[in-house]
Formats: sequence, structure tokens, C-alpha cells
Amino acid sequence: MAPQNMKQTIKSVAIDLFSRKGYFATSISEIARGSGIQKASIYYHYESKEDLLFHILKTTMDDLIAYVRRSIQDVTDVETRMRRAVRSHVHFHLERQKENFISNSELRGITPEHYQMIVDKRDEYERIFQDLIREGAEAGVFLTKDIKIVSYAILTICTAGAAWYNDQGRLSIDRIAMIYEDFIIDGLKGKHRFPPE
Amino acid sequence: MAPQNMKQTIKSVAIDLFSRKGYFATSISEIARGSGIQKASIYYHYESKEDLLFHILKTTMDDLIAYVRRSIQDVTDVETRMRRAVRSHVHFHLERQKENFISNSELRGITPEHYQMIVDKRDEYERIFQDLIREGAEAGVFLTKDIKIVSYAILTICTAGAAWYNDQGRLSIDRIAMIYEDFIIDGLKGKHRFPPE
DNA sequence: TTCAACCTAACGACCGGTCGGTAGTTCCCA
DNA sequence: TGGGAACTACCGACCGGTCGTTAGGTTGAA
Repeated sequence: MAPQNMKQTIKSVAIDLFSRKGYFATSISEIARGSGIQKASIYYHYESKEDLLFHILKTTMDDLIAYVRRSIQDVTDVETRMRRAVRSHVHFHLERQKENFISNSELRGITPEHYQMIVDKRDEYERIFQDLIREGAEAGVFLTKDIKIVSYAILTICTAGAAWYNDQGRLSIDRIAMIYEDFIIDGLKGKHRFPPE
Repeated sequence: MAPQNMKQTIKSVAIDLFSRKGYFATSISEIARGSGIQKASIYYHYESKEDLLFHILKTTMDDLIAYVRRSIQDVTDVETRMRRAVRSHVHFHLERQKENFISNSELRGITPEHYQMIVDKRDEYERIFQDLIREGAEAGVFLTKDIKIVSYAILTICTAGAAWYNDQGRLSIDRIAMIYEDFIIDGLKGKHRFPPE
């Protein structure tokens, strides 16, 4: 195994195990076995088990934010921007299913400082969608809703996909993204029976 | 502590700890400490740590199914039925936040046999919503969508609420339920830009 | 000769679970 | 009415095993 790759190998083995068994249920020995080295050697590449988890969470969040930002940067029409954002959100989550699943279930494994860093990144990410909802509402394209709640709804619909999506399954990532896109845009445009007071 | 209550005490302490720290990160000793007894005494009430988790998951699922079924049983109009189902789903998840959070994150802690039992119950529950979507589509009230995907979308929107809902927060359970209700019904009624092939 | 990249061996802490035991209560039957 | 068996609800001590982590040694390429 080439030297520069071992750090990556450990990371991808950890991603696989953390997503399948969970962070606490996965031992350093297992990660080492999967990587073809002794468990003590893990500590040459990562400071601790928590450091390994944090690395996974951090790079996933950074990549996600960059990915979605890029997908909407040169579009002005707000409905299209939202469609693009939803689509790229879905794509990212289904293509990097395991990492995203970890990001949404293993937050409790990291230290308070690291936790704050990840939460800050997540807030930054959510703001992309919240701004789009606000933009659309101000333009009269979407009907004003509770922006926070609706943004959570949008994100969790797609994020949850990472929990059940099966790449051998009936539907392609594209197809799923389209269904979500339609559902969300209709939800955003629909009038409410219970208007905000 | 009255004798009959200790089993319940242990259970509710476990619910609190499992939801806050996770199943694997919680030790029997901690549960015992929280319950005011020695850890050996836990084993008088529950066979094992896994048995305790399974008990929590099972009763939560049973209660959930019964609760939602009851809420729609004497209503015939399909939109109203869906609205009721969504509303009771949200209510149940936010009122019994911790248990539901565990139900959606600690499935990996149980044995294969128990896992199958819980998954069967969850399938049964999802079928309630899938039948409603089908009903509504056949009646022409909803536009036909991919029933499975859309049912997952509906359920996860609300379920995710259990992860972030704060009973000290800005919004009441009722208010959140209404927002979701509107969003979902609009999503179900909207026409699709990407029709199923 | 240096140094990155690994190794073996061991550490203390803690894990879930079991053991024998023991107050206190209930119940049966002579 | 009384005595003992059985049962409930708990305890303290302990088990083998695994955990994350560290100290220190080895290897091979540059």
C-alpha cells in the first residue's frame, strides 16, 4: 500500500464501518484490520479515534457546502436556483451516502469544540436554503412559510434518502432527485390552509 | 421507590440516556446510577441491555401505530384522513421525542430477530401512509407520485422534527404540525414537472 | 544516517454480565 | 396461630474480555 494512501485507506474503511455499525460500536482494531495494518499504526495517521471521526465529518461538510454553492452560483431565477440546490443536495447525499449518514447520526461522538465547528458549518449550509426560501417569498414565487421549519423539512427529506437509498434499487439518483424537486417546489408554492398568524 | 415502578424507572432513565448519549455510549452502570440501584439489579428486571433497548423500541412502535390508526379511523374524506395522519404523526413524535429519536437511530443495537420485528412494525406503519397516498391518487385528490418515495418523504419530514424540536422553543407542537400538514398536502396535490415515465 | 511508516507488547479503565447471598413479604397447611 | 417454604427486589464482589491509547523497537527506502 502506497504511503500517502494509507491515511485515505483508513478513512474510507472507517467511513464504511462507522456507517454500518456506528461510531461507538466500531473499534480501532476493526478499522486497522480492514486497512491491513496493526491498530497502533492508526495513531501514526490520526491523533485519536475522535480525530478520525471529526476528519470525516469536516471534509464531508466542506465538500457539501462547496458542491451546492457551485450548483447555484451562475443561476438567477429563484425557482431554478432552488431546484438546482435541491438536486445537488440529493445527488451529494446519495452519491456519498455513507459519509452523510455518519454526519447525521454520529455527532455525539465528537468533542464539544469539534461539535461546535460542525454545527457552525451545518448552520452555514442551512442558510443557503433559508436564503433561497426568503428570496423566493419576496419575489412572490413561493408563498411565505416558516422559513426555518420549511428549510429543515426540505433538507431532511433528502438527507433521509441517504439512509434508505440502495444503488441496486428501482430508482436512479436522478429520478429520486426529480421526485423530491417536484414535491418540494409544490410544497413551497402551495397556499396554506393555516396561515401564519 | 414502589416495587412495580422500578422497571418503569429503569426504562425512562434508559430512554433519557440512550437519546442523549446513544445506546453504545451508555453503560448499564449509568442506567443503574440514574435509577438509584446497583447494576446487577437491572438484570432482575431486564434480561440484557439489548432486551431493554428492544422493549423501548417495541412499545414505542406499538403505541405509534395505535395512535395514528385511531386518529383516522372514523374519517372518510381522504384529504382529511391524510391531514389527520400527518398531524398525529407529528404530535406523537414531538410529544415522545426521546423514544422516537432512539427508534430512528439505535436500530443497530438489537439482535437480528428483534430487528426484523421492529422493521416489520415500521413497514406496517409506513403502509398506513402509502395506502392514503394511493387512495388519494385514485380519488383524484392527489396527483400520482412515486408512492414509496413520497411516503418516506412525508414521514421523515416529521420524524426529523423529533431531532430538533425544543419544547421551550418558538413554536408549539400544534403550530409545527400545521406547517407540515400544509406543506405535505401541497406537495401531494401539486403537478409534476417531471412526470413518471 | 535519517526518517517515515510501520510493528509488538503492554497499559489501566471499563464493559456487560453472573454469582451467591439477604432482607422483607406472601402464602400454604398443620 | 405459627412456622417454614417460596418469592420479590435488591446488593457487593467479581468474571473474562475488550476498549482506546502509548512506549518503544524495527524496517526499508532515500
